[in-house]
Amino acid sequence: MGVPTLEEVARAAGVSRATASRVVNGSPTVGIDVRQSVERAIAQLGYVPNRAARSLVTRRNDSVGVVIAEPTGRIFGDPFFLEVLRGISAALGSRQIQLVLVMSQSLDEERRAERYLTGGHVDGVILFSLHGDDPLPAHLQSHGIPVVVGGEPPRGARVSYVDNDNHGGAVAAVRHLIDQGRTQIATITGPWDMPAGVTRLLAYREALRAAGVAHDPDLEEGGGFTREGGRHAMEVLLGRCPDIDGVFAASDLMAAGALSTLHAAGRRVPEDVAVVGFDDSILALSTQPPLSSVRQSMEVMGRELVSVLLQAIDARDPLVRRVVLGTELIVRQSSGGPPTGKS
Amino acid sequence: MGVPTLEEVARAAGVSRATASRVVNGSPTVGIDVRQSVERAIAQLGYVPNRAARSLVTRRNDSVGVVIAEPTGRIFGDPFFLEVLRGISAALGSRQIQLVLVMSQSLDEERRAERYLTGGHVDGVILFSLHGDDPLPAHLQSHGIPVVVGGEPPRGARVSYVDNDNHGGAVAAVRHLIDQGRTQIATITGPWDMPAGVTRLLAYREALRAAGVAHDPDLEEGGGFTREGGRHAMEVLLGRCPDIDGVFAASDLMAAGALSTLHAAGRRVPEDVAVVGFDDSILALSTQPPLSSVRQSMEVMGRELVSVLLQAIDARDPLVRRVVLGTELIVRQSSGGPPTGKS
DNA sequence: CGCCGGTGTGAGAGCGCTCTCTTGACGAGG
DNA sequence: CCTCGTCAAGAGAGCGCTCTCACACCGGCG
Repeated sequence: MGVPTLEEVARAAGVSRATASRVVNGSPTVGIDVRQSVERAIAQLGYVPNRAARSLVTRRNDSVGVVIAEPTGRIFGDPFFLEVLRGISAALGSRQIQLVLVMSQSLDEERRAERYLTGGHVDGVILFSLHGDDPLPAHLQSHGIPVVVGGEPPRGARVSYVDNDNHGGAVAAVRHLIDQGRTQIATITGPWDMPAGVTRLLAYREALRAAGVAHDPDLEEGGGFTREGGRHAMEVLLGRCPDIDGVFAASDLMAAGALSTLHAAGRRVPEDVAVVGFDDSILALSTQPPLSSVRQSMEVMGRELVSVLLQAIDARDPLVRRVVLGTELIVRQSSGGPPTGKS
Repeated sequence: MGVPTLEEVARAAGVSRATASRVVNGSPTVGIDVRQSVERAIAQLGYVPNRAARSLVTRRNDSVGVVIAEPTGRIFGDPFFLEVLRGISAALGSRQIQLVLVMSQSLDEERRAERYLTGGHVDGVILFSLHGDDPLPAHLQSHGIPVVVGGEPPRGARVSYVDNDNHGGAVAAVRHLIDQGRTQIATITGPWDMPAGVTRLLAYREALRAAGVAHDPDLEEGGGFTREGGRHAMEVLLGRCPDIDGVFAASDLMAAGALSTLHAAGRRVPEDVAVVGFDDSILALSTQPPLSSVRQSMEVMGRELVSVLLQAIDARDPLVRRVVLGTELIVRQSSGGPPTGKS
């Protein structure tokens, strides 16, 4: 009848509730025989601790919030995010911590989410997809809630984060284009208020400079991290510099857009123009030709995010922790890789 | 100092804790002036009810579990799922119910998930991506936990579900191919243990029969809902029936695979072979040419799932509820739509 | 033989909330 | 004037758990 309580377990094992609790929580000061009889009672009754009662007294929730504040919808078009969630889920699950997903799309929802998060219902928060000067991390921190950001945090924010090596990945991509003998290398950039986009652009410039190529603003155009933006940026670039022979797009989605423009303009890829994207998302395999791209392991990112967050929670310190994950350039046909680029 | 409690609110407002509780929960038996002074105290102190304490006594959790049991990874390659989550999140958020995400990929994780869910930590469960004879829904129900399945449930299971009109969508797709004058229409099917795949296949057959076309098993090949499977299935089909001029793939991912085979085989799409997919996922726009597909609003599905689940929770009955959502055929270039298929 | 520290177990308070039961106030009816 | 019904507000128990403190027991030492 109903869910068994600790009390019932204790009675069945012939001990006090306190001792039963000790067994459940793995206290070392319990006699071996007593422990066993309690464990037997637990198994027999199918006892599961009541989280609510527990967190009422421990003031811990054993749950962390994962926030996707994305009114613009970028992240939704991008399957990479599910992988991060998977990594987070796996890491939390093995620690018996639950994952509370919070997606806010309107200002109204964001307000509600914030009230929820600051209401002490989670032990920590993982934040995604922050734009420019989002005050959310600072706000949560001021309430004493541990926070870690996935991706580069807003500039100047004193907050822990786990990020992919956007810089290294972008440099590798551009250097690869240079190595292919391309000399007119353009870039399609992300929005200016997203740190990842800015970092990739700066890395593009740096890689060119390192190769002794002069910086040409005409070779840079924004694509807003959308397919349509990539398509349009490529048109603009082609109009300004018809002899472009290499393109580094700061996301696969934009690269896919660029590809369709190039196709429409009669440019062959990679013969006339080599293209490299970023993210190595599922898209990279379905473009024609398959897209070279910078791969980042999103599942690893998820695990790292959890690891950093739990450190912060356990340590109870306001330390800022940073983790940068390596990236890898995957060369496919769009930049001269072998014709059959199977997964 | 710390999070304010109801007690403190009551003291600040000069009332008893019971009355403060009444105000918080919107009881009508509170005088207007008392109510206002309590509300003022709440606002001033920034009071947020403690969920743990509340659910300890109400025996409600105000949270529902969303389970993705997907060892095979199909769902992860598919961005459609984030949209469903968005719909679920929005619907739950407006009701102050939290979304606990449970992703189990190994048997071990699944066991843990099941223990968690049956431990009374959630008021209800939304299940996804079930295979053939998954016992999870029945098992949860036997513990008295309301369950609703996203997509078609295992055959024979007595469980509520919300599904897209796979049948209607597939029929529309095949009929469209017929209307285009195609006579050798093949299909690439999903796995046999996934109801959605089976339904789409049956609908394909029915649509052909309705058009007076004889059923030819040589025109059917499984693609396992993966890109590689689609690629391979198309090779097999082409080997068996070289004069295929239409293909209905039961998912966009498989359609994308089929497209690359057709491309490699020198078939023009749509001139030689018209192709239609299913899901209208983000992929459909990035293939060359853009893919005709059957659209289903995943966000609506999410909202409906929540609506059905909350009904079941509130009603406390074991009624089986079914909702089928309409689909829409989106015609793009791959089956003869206009050349520039913008979003 | 008494005292000590260590070790295993029990008793009981209390976390913040809801909800039933009781009390108090007030106006209407006898 | 007293009684009764009605309605707003308070008192208090108790949800299932953790954790501090008290206690009993035991071996070793002076």
